[in-house]
Amino acid sequence: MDNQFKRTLVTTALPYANGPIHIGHLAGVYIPADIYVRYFRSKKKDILWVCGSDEHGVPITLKARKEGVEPQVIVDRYHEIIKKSFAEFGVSFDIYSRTSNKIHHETAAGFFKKLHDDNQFIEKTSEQLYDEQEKQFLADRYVTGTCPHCGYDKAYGDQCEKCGTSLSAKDLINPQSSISGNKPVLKETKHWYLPLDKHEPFLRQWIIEEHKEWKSNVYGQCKSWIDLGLQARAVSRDLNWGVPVPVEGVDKKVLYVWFDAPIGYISATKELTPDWELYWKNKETRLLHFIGKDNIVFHCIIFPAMLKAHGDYILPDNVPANEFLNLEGDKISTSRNWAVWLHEYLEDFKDQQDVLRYTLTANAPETSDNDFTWKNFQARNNNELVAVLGNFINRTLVLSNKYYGGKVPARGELTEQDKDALAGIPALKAEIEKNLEQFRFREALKQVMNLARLGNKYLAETEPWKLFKENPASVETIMNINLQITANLAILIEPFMPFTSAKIFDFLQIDALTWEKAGGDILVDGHQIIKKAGLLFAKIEDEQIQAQVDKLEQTKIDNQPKNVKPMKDAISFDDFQKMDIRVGTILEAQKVPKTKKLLQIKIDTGIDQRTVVSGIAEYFKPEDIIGKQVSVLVNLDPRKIKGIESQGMILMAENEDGSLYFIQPNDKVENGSSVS
RNA sequence: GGCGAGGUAGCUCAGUUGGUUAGAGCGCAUGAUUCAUAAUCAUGAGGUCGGCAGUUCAACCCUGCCUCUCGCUACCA
Repeated sequence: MDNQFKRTLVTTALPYANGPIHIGHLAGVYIPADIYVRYFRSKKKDILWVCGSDEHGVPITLKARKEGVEPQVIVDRYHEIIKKSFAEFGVSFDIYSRTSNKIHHETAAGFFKKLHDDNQFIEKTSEQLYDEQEKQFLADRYVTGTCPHCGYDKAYGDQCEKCGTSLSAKDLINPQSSISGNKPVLKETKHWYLPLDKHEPFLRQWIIEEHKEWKSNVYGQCKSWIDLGLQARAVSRDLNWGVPVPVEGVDKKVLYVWFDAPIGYISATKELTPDWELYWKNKETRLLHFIGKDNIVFHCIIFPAMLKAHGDYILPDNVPANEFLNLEGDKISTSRNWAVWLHEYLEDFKDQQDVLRYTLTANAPETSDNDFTWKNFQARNNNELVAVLGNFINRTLVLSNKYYGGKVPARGELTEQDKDALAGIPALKAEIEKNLEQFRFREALKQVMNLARLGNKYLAETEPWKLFKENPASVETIMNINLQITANLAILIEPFMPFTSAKIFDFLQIDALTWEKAGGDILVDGHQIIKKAGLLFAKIEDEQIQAQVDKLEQTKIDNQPKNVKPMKDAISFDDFQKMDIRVGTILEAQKVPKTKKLLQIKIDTGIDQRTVVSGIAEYFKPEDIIGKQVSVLVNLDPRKIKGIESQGMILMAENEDGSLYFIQPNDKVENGSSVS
């Protein structure tokens, strides 16, 4: 697998510097990468791991504006918080850089310039919203307005958070500048685009044909994107925060954040080592991107296309992307504060980084979305870490001290049981290696625990506490073997639980050892281990777990009122009077073919019989609504939907969860009765 | 609607170029044990491998249809 490569370069998604880090980040990206990198380091392989904060983009500038500070203040703050969290959890980057660095600006600008000079971009002029008072274009989230799809009136220029649709700012109804509050005007602006469609044949060959070994979720997602047809993507924005576009005479334009962020991997490597080119431009380097599934398109399609277009760079050999981690059944969300934040975790579970590392690895969303629950966290700690691993090591140390004053006894003649136990060590080591190299961290961790299980079983079978009186010589052999298992555990556990590994080495009073030493004997006869060892793991009580669950419950309660939409702007009575709402009866209803939500409905409005297209098919079957009386806005401009003219709108009440209910009279009334 | 990923024991997940009794960890039950943080060890119960058809001597694994979950995409009051 790694034979053809002489060195490895690992990158992990750059965290966006507008908030702290939570368990989802850790489980999906940074823990797997950390395990992988630590393993290779322990094997003395040439490996580098680069990462850093992603500090550009519109959301950061908006946050800065809201707080009345410069964007740099925001990114400085979160860069420090994020960096500290990673350090506290033993996430062992070789460098954790940031994209607001000078070196990154130079690198990204240079990259852009090369593509620009080589005519790898197309230039397009388009109309964009412009704030005349502030004299600037309004990129993405600088505009809010009503979503043309769902009618949500706080939709952003790039996306509606209500219905999740990607938008173009121009499509918003009643757009509003989020800087001045003014109504923006359309104005022409020029931007550069990366023509992904041109790279499609290459991408198809490279991924679909040459990388069938990628994880099925990654491979499938790429195939889906390529088959859907790739389109040119803008690489610049009208903004004054970011890497300025390095083209003569261009002002107030920066590189679009998705374009500059992955180049951050390159700049971080440059900052780390003068040999950076060896890691980026040499075919004998293996490039790996650890990411979450939301980043697949960038790392498998867009960034490779950029690298290919540039020409000097190697492409990723693999992109081990994980799925998402949910929390107690709900999606993790920064804005809803539905998360376990790393810095908060350490307040409640001081010095227990490895418990979280263990739980997140054992529960990692490797093949599908997975759920983190506090109950599971407690069970993993109490039933596995305390009962299996901690217990085995404690028994071994206690017995060794009791019988031999902590001196490693020599082995005598071996029984079959002894030989089996010893043979288990290299066998499990091989299993662990096999799984690690295939990015199967969950399984690898299980095999590590199996070594502790093997130790517990060996102890139960040999019963040294009974043998000590009748056959003390054989007990020396048994305890020697148990101590060797313990020392092996310290090595093999290091990539997963570095803090625990260090503690075991300390218990054994030896310096930390590397991977090659594992598999056989480590401790020499007569070596003195620690006399009074502490415990590796503490039991977690129900009260502690309940406290965490309560905290989340409180978050849920806090979130409640926010879900009720704020009142819209006041209108005049005349405005209201303009609406003509009538009660009508549904005569016919049928599903609009090839849609999921649309029903074509014929209504007797009293005035006439007319057709209305309504997006309610997910909640109502056509046959169930025939004969129902509903309220209809009858003087709405007709609109063609899927080729059918919709003449009006059925009024619906919508719950928080999106479920729909008719607004109807509580008794039968005449069709055509007006509603006011 | 299209595309992608997934649906295997109570829970979290393995599995197979298709081949005798489908696996692990946790949980549960029973027994053993006391060196150990009531931890450990053994044994066992528990699955029509999402559903229905088909291909085959033989399917959890292949094919088709359907269904549920997640994501992307289209459409949308």
